[in-house]
Amino acid sequence: MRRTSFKDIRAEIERRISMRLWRPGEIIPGEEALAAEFGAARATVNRALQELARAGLVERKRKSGTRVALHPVREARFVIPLVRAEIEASGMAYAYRLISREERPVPEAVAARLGIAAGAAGLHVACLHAADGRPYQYEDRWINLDTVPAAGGERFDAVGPNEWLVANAPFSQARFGFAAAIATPVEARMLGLEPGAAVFVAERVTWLSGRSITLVRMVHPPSHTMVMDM
Amino acid sequence: MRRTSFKDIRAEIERRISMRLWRPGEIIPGEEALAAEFGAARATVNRALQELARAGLVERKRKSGTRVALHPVREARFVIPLVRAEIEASGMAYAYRLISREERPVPEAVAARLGIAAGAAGLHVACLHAADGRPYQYEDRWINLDTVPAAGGERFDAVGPNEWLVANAPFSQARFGFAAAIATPVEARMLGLEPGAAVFVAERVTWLSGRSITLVRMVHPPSHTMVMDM
DNA sequence: GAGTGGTCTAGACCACTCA
DNA sequence: GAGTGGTCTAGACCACTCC
Repeated sequence: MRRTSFKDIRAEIERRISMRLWRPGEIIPGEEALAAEFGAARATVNRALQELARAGLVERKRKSGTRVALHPVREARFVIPLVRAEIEASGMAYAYRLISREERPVPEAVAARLGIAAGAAGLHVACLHAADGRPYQYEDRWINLDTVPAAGGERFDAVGPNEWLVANAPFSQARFGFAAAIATPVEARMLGLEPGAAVFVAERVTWLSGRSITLVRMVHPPSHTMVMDM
Repeated sequence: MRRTSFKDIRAEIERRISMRLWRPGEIIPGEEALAAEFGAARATVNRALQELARAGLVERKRKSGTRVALHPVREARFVIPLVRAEIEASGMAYAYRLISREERPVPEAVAARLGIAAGAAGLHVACLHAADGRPYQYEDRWINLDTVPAAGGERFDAVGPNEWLVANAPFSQARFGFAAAIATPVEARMLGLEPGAAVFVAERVTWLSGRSITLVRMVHPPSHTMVMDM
């Protein structure tokens, strides 16, 4: 017979909570008691409980003990995808096409998002990512050349700006926005959609030490679903 | 002098990776070696490395060892909001309205998502959340009555199923999906939109100990943007 | 077969927090 | 002060994976 694993213990505690043997707000037995009950070391019980606490199912406090969470504050983690990796991970062939690349002053609206002065040196790149030959994402990006001057030397005709930035301009902060929108005429054409189609739009601004790096708008056909687990 | 903590070890390894002393793709020393270097037990080094692996900074494989991740998988965390809290946090008035509530067998498509047999006992609830009198979210939900029988006794006419479930049926796992879609006629009417409007759809399935709890489809008008920071 | 990470134990001491 | 969780150690065996 196998020794009791922390996973077994975690599962059993989950079960008791789900069966309401232990109700929200209620204190559950201490680590010592559980260890005795399960015939395991306290460290093993501790690991199970720590994972449940991280998941938000229980709340732990020294001296008070462990209680079933009343209002589980849940956090989900989601991985920031690299388009190419995302496509290849699902077994499809990735293709990249540069649509346009132009160095020009940053327009007002973009400057505001980047927190810089309108007219600052910017690089605008538009490109298309395809999966198995079908348009997957249309990318419209502004890069702040004051922060990332090296980008000015890149043509982005073979490698997309996303991949280049990942390798060359680490960021410390990011803000994402997700929304639904009606495709603009350009977006509809690029993605091969009817005019007026609904598209999934993800926007992201990234910074390094308070200086903005890039603003990107990623547009997906309506068939696209962004999935995250927790 | 304090003993070496797993946090110290984690921080030092992070430093070496960010300073590029250990480069992406490179194998780093094994747990045994690091334990010797830091003067700690192997279990302590193990915990530090496990956390770094969870954060996506390193990849671990038995026999092969631990290597610095090639494409550091960045993770964002976002808090799963309670609609009411989300609306009230932005200073608007929250209103809830129950649209329909019916106990009936779970249809095929929903059963598949919930991992149960079609025809199992289910509770279907539709409701509308408004902010300052304007439709904010239309919620269409199925609850698995085999897992949460107590929900059968709730009318959901004053408190929404979301809030009720949070307090009465904790979950351990969830899967989210976000997408853009064209509003169905019902959704358009409920949200006060023109037919054919683009809507932002969030879906969520939750489980506790492998048993599904609920499947919910949350539909927002196109003005809605979901924001997250990291 | 052998090397590396994964997990468990038994015991110990620490740190936080409540009373 | 005392109770409970947080962490560390030293040693052991297991499990996966590469050779």
